This record gives sequence, C-alpha cells and structure tokens, in this order.
Amino acid sequence: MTTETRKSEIINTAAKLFKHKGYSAVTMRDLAQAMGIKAASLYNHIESKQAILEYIIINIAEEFTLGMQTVLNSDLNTIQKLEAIIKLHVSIANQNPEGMAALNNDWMHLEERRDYYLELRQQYESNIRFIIDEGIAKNNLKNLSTDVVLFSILSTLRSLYLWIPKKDQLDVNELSSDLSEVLIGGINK
Amino acid sequence: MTTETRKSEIINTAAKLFKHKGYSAVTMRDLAQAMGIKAASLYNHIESKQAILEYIIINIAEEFTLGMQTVLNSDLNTIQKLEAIIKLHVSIANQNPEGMAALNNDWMHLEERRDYYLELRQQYESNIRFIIDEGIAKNNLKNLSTDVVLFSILSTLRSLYLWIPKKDQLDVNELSSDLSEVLIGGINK
DNA sequence: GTCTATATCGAGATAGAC
DNA sequence: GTCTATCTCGATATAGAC
Repeated sequence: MTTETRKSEIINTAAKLFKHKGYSAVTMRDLAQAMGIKAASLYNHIESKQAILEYIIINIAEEFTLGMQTVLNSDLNTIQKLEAIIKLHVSIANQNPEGMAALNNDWMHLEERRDYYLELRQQYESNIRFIIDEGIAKNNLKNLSTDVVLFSILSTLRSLYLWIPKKDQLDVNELSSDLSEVLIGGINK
Repeated sequence: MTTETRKSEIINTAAKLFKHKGYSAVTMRDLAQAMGIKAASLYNHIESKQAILEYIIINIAEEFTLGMQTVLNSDLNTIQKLEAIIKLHVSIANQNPEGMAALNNDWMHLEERRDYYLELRQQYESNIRFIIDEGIAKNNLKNLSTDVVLFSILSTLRSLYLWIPKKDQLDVNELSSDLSEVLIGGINK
C-alpha cells in the first residue's frame, strides 16, 4: 500500500502496452522501460503482471454492469434504452480505450477472476437480449432475428476502442447520436 | 518440402490454438502436444512459429483482396455490392473462423510480412469507403457519415469469427441475408 | 522507491541418432 | 518423420543493499 498514484501510473502504462501487443507479448521489462525504471522496481507497487490485468479488466467490466443497471431501472422505451447503451459504450471507450482493448482481447489470460468476468459479460449480453426481445414484442423493433441484431450492435460497440483514439477531441454526444442513427435506423434510403 | 498435408495439419491446429490464447501465448510445445508429437519434430515441416502465423494471415488477407476485386469489377449497384461483401465475410469466416481470429488479433505479431498485410488491409478499407461514398452520391444510401457507416459494417463483419462457430451447420446464404437486412435496413420500425 | 544480483523456469530452435 | 538432448535466451519474480 505505497503511493496509490504510482500504482495507477503503472496500470495505465501497462494498458497502453497491452493494447499494442497484447498481454502475453508485453514483458515486465517493457513496462518498466516505459515507466523509466527497472523491472524489479515495479514489484514495490503491484503484486504481479496478472494483478495488473485484473485491475484493468474488472474495473471496466463492473463499470458496464453498473451502467446497464441504470438503463434497466429507467423508464425509457426500447429505442431510448438502446441509445443509452450506445452512449455508455462510447463514453467508456472514449475515456479508456486502452482498457477496452484489454477487456476485449486479453480476458482469456485472466486466472482467478476469469470466471467472474465471464459471468458479468454473459449477464450483460442477456440484458441487451432482453431489451431487444421486449422491443420486438412491443412492436418497437422490426421482427428480426434477436441473435443477429444483438451480435451486430454489440460487435460494433465492442470495436469502438479501435476507432475512437484516431479522432481527437471526440464529441461523445455527437458520435453516440451518429452511431444510433446508423445502428438503429439503417443506411439505405 | 516434405508432405504438404502434414504442414497443413500443423497450420490448422496452430490456428485453433491461436484463436483460444493468441499467438504469443501459444508455445511450440503446446502445438506439438496438440499434434501428438514432440516440439522438435514440428521443424521438419515448418520453418518457424512466425512462418505459421504468416501462412494463416496472408492467405486469408489475399482471399479478401481477391473477393473485393470481383465485387469492384461487377456491375452491381451499391446495395448489391455491400451485400456481396457481407456474403464474402460470412463465407470466409464460416470456412475458416480460426484463421479469421488470427488475422484480427495477431497481425501485429507479423514481422517481415506485417507491412504487406497492412497494405492489403488499408486497400480493402478504402475500397469499401469508395463504395459507400458512391452510394451516397448516387442517392442509394442515406447521407450519413461515411466513417461511421464504414466502421459499423466492418466491425460487425470482422467479428463474425467469434459468432459463427457457435452455430452448427450454418446456412451461409441465410445468415448473409439476415445480416444484410439488419446492417443495411436498420432495426427500428 | 529504486537499484543490482540472482533464482527458476520455459521459450524457440538446432544437431544428430534412429 | 520423429525422437532425445541440448543450446541460448529472456521471461516473472525475489532478496537485500542504498
């Protein structure tokens, strides 16, 4: 329990490296070099390489779970709920694209916390599926395959981390609105 | 230049392992064990671990390039071209989901062939962008942000490999058609 | 809080027998 | 075509001085 800021610095630097090469290909020496110290010094702040991955992924996963609860407890209609979920993804991906990369690509390298992560992830997917089914039932959405709709939306949202860093000074509301238009309204005239 | 089938066997087995853990986390000993032989024996068939990754990724990348040429040289309209591209992705992802995983997640571990891969990838993206712009200009598509449309479609298509293996006995035409409906027509009523 | 030194392990790859 | 034996390197992590 030394300085908490140094620990955060290490975690944030690690996330950047993980995004470029993936968890397995990043060494503690790489991380140390990026921090300007020696590898052994890292261990005064973090317990292990594995612990760094846990911090990054579990934090974001719980943030999504929390955001989903807010949406579910709201009295928004189906379209508005989907819009809120899109905005949730844009917001988190914009605030922490490196963490999103680790969550998407390196979760399988989690050890103790892997099952917990998978539980949160599955619950999250179920919740979106529920919203889509409700929308179809209430005739707010076209009667399309729930699986295909879920997959299409979620694939796009999960890939946001790849795309967002390229745009500087992103307007979260504008991108969320553009994405909603495309994902919900379609593209053909 | 020993038996060519043994080499293919190794490459296909490697692709499966790469899909589960990523290139960096798979060892030549893992691969050998999955093949039922010793690690040293692998080197009678392949030159290096890196060469395996190259085979997997470059083959698929060139397959996409070829498919795109066919679409571009056709006299299809914008919507039909997009439908053809969707079908191209479904078809390749269905035939080789493991290879698609490597292409999506492990291309950064390519060495000599990395730049070549990135060139093919960028060219492919430019071609889709061209088709979308053309569609907007000809009033076949809504006047939406080209970037958002491109990103949304491509993110979904690039994620197909995650989703397709779960469905057994996939009907390529049916999924392509369902996906086209959602991606092009939208979901709201 | 960072260092040097080091322990231990497993990685990719080669040599040469069978 | 596969094996055993081995080389060399770099990985995570710890001990203990400053």
